[in-house]
Amino acid sequence: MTTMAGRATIREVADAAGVSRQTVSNSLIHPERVKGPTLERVRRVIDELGYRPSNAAQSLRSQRTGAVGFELNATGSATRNAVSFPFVLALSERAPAHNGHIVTFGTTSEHPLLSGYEDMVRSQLVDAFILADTHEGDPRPDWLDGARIPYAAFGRLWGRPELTSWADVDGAHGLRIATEHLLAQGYSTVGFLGWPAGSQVGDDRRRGWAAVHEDRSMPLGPEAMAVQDLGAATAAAGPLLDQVGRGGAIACASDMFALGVERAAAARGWRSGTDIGICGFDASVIAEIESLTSVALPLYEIADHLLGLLQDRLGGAPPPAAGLLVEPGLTIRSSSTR
Amino acid sequence: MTTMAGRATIREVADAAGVSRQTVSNSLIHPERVKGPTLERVRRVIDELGYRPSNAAQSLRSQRTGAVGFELNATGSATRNAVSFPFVLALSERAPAHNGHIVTFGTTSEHPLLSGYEDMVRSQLVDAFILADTHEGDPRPDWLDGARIPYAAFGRLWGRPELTSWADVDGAHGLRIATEHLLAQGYSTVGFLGWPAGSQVGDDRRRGWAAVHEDRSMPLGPEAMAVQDLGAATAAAGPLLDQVGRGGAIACASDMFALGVERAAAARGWRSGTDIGICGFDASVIAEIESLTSVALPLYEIADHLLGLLQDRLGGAPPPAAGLLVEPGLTIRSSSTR
DNA sequence: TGCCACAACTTGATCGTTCAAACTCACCCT
DNA sequence: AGGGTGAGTTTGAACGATCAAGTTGTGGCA
Repeated sequence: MTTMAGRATIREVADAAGVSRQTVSNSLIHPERVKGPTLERVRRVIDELGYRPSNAAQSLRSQRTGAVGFELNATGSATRNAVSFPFVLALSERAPAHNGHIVTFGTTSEHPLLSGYEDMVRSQLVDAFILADTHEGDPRPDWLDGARIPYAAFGRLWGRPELTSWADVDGAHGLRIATEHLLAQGYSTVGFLGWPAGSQVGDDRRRGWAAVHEDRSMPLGPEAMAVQDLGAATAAAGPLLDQVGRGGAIACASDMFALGVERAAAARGWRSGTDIGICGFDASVIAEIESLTSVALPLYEIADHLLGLLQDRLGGAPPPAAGLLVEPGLTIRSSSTR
Repeated sequence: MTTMAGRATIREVADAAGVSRQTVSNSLIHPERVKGPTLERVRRVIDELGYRPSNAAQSLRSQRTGAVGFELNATGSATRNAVSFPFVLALSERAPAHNGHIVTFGTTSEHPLLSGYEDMVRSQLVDAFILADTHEGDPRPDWLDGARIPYAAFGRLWGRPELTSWADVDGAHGLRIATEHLLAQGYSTVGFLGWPAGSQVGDDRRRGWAAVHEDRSMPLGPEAMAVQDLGAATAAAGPLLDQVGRGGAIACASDMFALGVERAAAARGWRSGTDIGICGFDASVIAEIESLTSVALPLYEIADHLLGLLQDRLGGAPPPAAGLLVEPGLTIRSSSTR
């Protein structure tokens, strides 16, 4: 393949190979329609000229760009962003396998959010969107549905059971395996630190922790609640440590909470892992730096599902029958090994 | 603007307004060529139909997509990624102001890196690239130059003074303002925790810290070196704390180091801010969570410069005379306020 | 030999936009 | 009145790909 600035067009390849444009096109898309020797000749020329079909021309013809939009949000909390980044990464890596690519955009004040989404579709910049950080009362799913703009969400669309274009982490399962892991490591009691009851994500995670106790006919361990803030988490962790005692463990609904538990434990001279087991949720950069065991989000599976879903919808398929819950794994580090 | 799935084309607008395609096109790009009443009529119809020019058609015509590629790297350390995310965000937000948008891609093993870059340009998926995490001996700048593919780098191209398509944070200035801030806060001595000598980024930052002392004819404070790892940072911070003593401060070359200092200080019962001043570098999520004062990267200025640079190069302009150093600011938090 | 079927390949038209060239017409000057 | 000027607008062509419809040629069979 030669390295030259001017890109080769299908016509140049056709001329060089002594065939027509269509034969070149067929060689790439429907090779079975081209006779052996011809196919080989065309392929050699394609290789020599470094020909790649123009995405712009293909988009114009097919009325499909292959691009999926993803909004990056500056206003998200540090914790949210800690998940957003690995997720864009997963999307970007998996997109080619779905014949697409990812276009990121930020919400600047100039665009009143939703019309910005519409503009991107109207101008054929993207075919569809992937939403993250969907929250209860999020106007985007409804609005996009109304505008007939395809989308798929990372995160359950909690208030709207009829909207099924989503994939999410099975939070209950995450806390289940976290709790089971801590018990298997020999920690005496497993407490839970999460958000105040009523948060759907939080309640879901707590359910997994509680379920393990029920399965084993064990009395429920101690629990505490805090808002998503290091100070609050550390403060709430204190009493919890008293209850589980040295040799116990705490499963947390987020890495921030796990960090708080670690700080509280360190303050009383307890070493994480040895004196107290700790497990976080998200396996974010925080957990990595602090060497905290954490529930690892199955971001690649989720990215694959969402991208596949969009591809199907763009191909005319009806919405899926239901959303998809994906089971997370566990990244084990020193905070849960004695 | 009506909300309908089918996008309006320029022809539909032209017909509805009783003018030709070209007049519609002119109304958007060269309004001065269109007579007042006609212009108004066309604009009204555009608004009514919600017309937006097709990016695909424009790209085909102009041989320019407006897309800038940015590689997201899974292999980067947690710290690197902590900067990457806010940077993609800045790029995504600023791109529209430069008539462009950002396409992210991951380096999957299927593509041998560099040819992946070339493929994206050949297939007209992107016009140019923005590079981050450029390191000494990075093959990309040279290779892209050779392939005549426009790029702009976030980070000096250290080994190659003849390559000028970059913008970087003025690290010396960052440590200068950090050191000055700590002294102004009344901390007695300001030490420095950085990477082992020889790292160009590290030496640059250290220079700013040293310069403040020289300016004020003060003896240089104590310093220590460590690798970019929390354990190493905490270990190196211990002796440094002994040297600056309670009431002193430490300016760090990264947030990870600052966190290490905080851990070491906490271990001896010193409260950050009150007993010891701490300042990090990057103002990353780590600093935010731990409430650490930190040097804040001017990511939006850098994004603007790089995007503008690419736009110029695509317009045929020669490479810039020199790279650009942008002065960072300071995000002041409790770790440097008594 | 004549006809059909089918494989292999080519040609024309189209996607939506913009540049360049052509056209129209009111206006001015001689 | 005739011709030139120029503002305002229209038309044709092109960007590069693919679908649909056309053409060519080979082989089989009656």
